[in-house]
Order: sequence, then C-alpha cells, then structure tokens
Amino acid sequence: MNLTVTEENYIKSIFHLQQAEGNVSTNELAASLHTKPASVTDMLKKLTNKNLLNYIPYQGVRLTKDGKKQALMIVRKHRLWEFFLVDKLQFGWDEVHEVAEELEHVSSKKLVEKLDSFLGHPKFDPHGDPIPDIHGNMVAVRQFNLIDIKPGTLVEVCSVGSQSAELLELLRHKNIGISTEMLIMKKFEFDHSVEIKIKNSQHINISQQLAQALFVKLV
Amino acid sequence: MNLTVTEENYIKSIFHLQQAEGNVSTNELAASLHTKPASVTDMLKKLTNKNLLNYIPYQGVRLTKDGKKQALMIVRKHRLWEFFLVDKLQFGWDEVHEVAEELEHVSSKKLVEKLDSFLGHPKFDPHGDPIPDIHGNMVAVRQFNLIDIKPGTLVEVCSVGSQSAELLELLRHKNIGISTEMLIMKKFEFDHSVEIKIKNSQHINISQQLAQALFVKLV
DNA sequence: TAAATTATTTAGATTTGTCTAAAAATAATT
DNA sequence: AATTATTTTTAGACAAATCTAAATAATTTA
Repeated sequence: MNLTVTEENYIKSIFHLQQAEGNVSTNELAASLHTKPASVTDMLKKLTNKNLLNYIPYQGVRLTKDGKKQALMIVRKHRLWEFFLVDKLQFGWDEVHEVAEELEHVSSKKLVEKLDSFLGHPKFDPHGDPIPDIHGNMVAVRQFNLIDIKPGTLVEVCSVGSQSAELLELLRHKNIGISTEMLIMKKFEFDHSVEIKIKNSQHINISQQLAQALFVKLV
Repeated sequence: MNLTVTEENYIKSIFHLQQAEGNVSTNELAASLHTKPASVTDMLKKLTNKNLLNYIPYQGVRLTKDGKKQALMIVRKHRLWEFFLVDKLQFGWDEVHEVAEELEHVSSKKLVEKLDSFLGHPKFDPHGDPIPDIHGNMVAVRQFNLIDIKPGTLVEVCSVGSQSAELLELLRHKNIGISTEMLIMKKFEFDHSVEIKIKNSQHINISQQLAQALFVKLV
C-alpha cells in the first residue's frame, strides 16, 4: 500500500494522539495537523476505505492493525533520521525535528534498513524516544537523555545511544552500564558536562557528548 | 523562492536537456518527465511567471540565471546523496538513482552543507558526474570511474572520490595522484580488480574499492 | 427536558498538476 | 507554393487536498 505524504502525516498524528488518549477526535486532529475539521473528515473517510482506520461518524477514530503498522514504520524512519542528524551530521538535538519530518517520507525500505545498520541499530532517538524495530517493536518506558535531567534527581541507566566500540570503552572505564543508578549532582554551563554520583563511589564528571549518549529513567 | 517537488523536477529536466542541446522543446520535456505535452505547456507558463525560465510559445525554453542556480542546487543534492548511499550505506552505484530522486527534494540547506562536510566534500558522485559546490561551480570535463574503463585505454587521474586519510595513504603507497597517467591492462571478473600500468613503472593491481574511488579522463 | 453550546459533517468552491480532444502554429514534403 | 505531417497550445474536465459556510448531531447547561 502506497501512501501520499499527506496520508502519512494523518496516520502519524492519529498514532501519537491515540497513545495519549483513547479515540481521537476530529477537532484534535485538525489542531495537530494545522488544518480544518472539515478537511479532516474527508481524509478520515479516505483512510477508512484503505482499511487504515476504524472510523464511525461523530465517534472519533482509531488505527487498525494495518494503520498502526504503517504508523510505526513512519515513526521508525523519523527517529532513525533524527539519530543520524545528531550523531553523524552534528546537528543539535533541538533542531532535527523539522528536517526529519521531511526525511521520514522517503519511501525506500532498503534505505531504512541500511541506515539502521550504519547507525549501529540505535534503540533511542536524540530526545530519548524509543525507535521501533523493523517489526514495529519498541521499548515502552519513557526515557530521558541524561543531559536533560535536573540536579538532585536519581536515575537509572536504561540504554546507550549506540553500540560503537569507542562509547563502550568509555563506559567500561567509568564503570557505567545498563541499570547503573546515579544521582545527578550538578550541571556546568561552560561545557555542558554533568557531575554525577554512583552508589558507593566517588563523584565523577560526564562530558556533554557522553551525557547525550546515555538514556535513563526516573527511579 | 520555494518550489514544489514537481516544479523542481521540471527545472532539473530542463537543466539536463539544455546541456545536450540548445533550447528544450515541449515534446522532449514531456518524454523526459513521463507526462503529456499539454501538461508541460501549463507548467512552463507557471515557471516563467516565477522568472525561472525564458519561454516563447512554439520556440522551446531555456533556464534563466535564477533557474539555473536552482537546478544546480538540486543536482548538488542529488549527487551528494548518491555519494552518501554508496560510500556510507554500501548501496551499489547502480541502485542509488531512484532513492536520490526522493532525497534531493528535502529542503534544508543546513542539511546539505552538513552532509557535504560529513562526506569530505566529494567532487564526483559514484557515476563520475561532478558535484556542484555551494556556489554552483563544478568541474566541466566528463569523468569516468576507473572501474568502468575498458582494457587498452589510456587515462589520466582527475580526482579521487573523497579526502579520507585511509584513501590518501593507499594512493601515496601506490604512487598514484592527480594527473597520473595509466594504461588499463586487464580486468578480473572474480574480485573486480583492475591491472594497470603507470608510465616507467611495473604493472600493479587496483582493488574494486580503490577503482571505484578513482575518477579519470580519457587522454 | 428544552435550549444553548460545541463538535462534526455536508455541500460547494478553490488550487495544483494532470489529462483528452480540438485548434493553431510550425516544419516537412511533394 | 500548397498540402501534409508534426509540434505546440488552448479549452475544458478531473482527482487530491484543502477551504468556508451551512446543516446536523452530540453534549452541556439551565
């Protein structure tokens, strides 16, 4: 099934909205897509005919199994490209969203899988959101980038940004691994480094680069 | 000036066609874009209004200075993405065109420049076509990938695929540089390596990887 | 529960890029 | 030069995605 860019954007918005609430209303969708409710109604009918939505007039809408799969593949592409932009092209994590909105609509499946390999099969995008794998599976817990955590917070390492040898070497050296608990002590404006304390251990300093590669959950 | 994907494709086709001949005819364009002459006429008027074309009814069309600049930026993007796909994602050079046709329409200027840096400012795409720089300048001579040259041909090295340290080391070791003349002796099916002879020197063997990174002109 | 408000859908119009069929201009041929 | 053939343009229609305005359904409030 081949979707237009517009159809893909509808599917993606419905996916994100139905995560938060149950059924998605016409008005919500219109707001999220910066369009008018009347336009939404038209598109809902169209996507229903393509078996991507369950839509009952006046009752809101949910994705079908098929629709959800399509959505997950778009989200996968979006987040892989975001990772690429930050990790390889040195974009700031706060400036990649717009660009990824365009890249996510490039259709080649081979491209997505080769990109995934090239990036080292990352599990999280630069905002800490999980990247669905080729089957649409992804980690459920909301994760945060270490660099965004406020001092005084106790967190646990869930995942690292990639599997590169250089990153793993540094983590081993600092004795940091999956499920390591750490208390965020202080953040330094000058170099965006972070001082942390690991249980039964001394204070250590984490560089900006490393902090951006560490994903944690609140504990 | 913001162009739609369709408009960009028209501009790009006109650019390529007017390289070969002088004025570009409605029929040629229709054939090249897989559309009908009547549709072309409509679009020519539209692009003329945007000052991208000089169009006189029944006389064919040429790009204005502005139109040419737009075309060069699209070609730049197309060829940079092709280079990326082959060099970083391990696509075959014969399967990248379709994908690049989509990627070339991603609009972020910052993306293009960061990609160019990431790739090491390559001068030629995987087919040997020159990549315009940010000002639209590019090498004029048609160049070929060493791997595509027939045995018995005398060629001269014009450029190398990238500026990576590893590549430069190997070239130094083999005594190959810009303007080195070499005679193509034999090509081996098994590993796609190429045997060459450099003037006043012995026969040496060039691996497939290296051959793909060498761009030559006929001499 | 009846009226008022809000949400959603329908009806009809618009824009973009395309098409077919017919007319007009240009080029080729006899 | 006159006719024929080709190329190009015009005219009118269509599909996709959108809009505004009006109608209808659902919900809230008095």
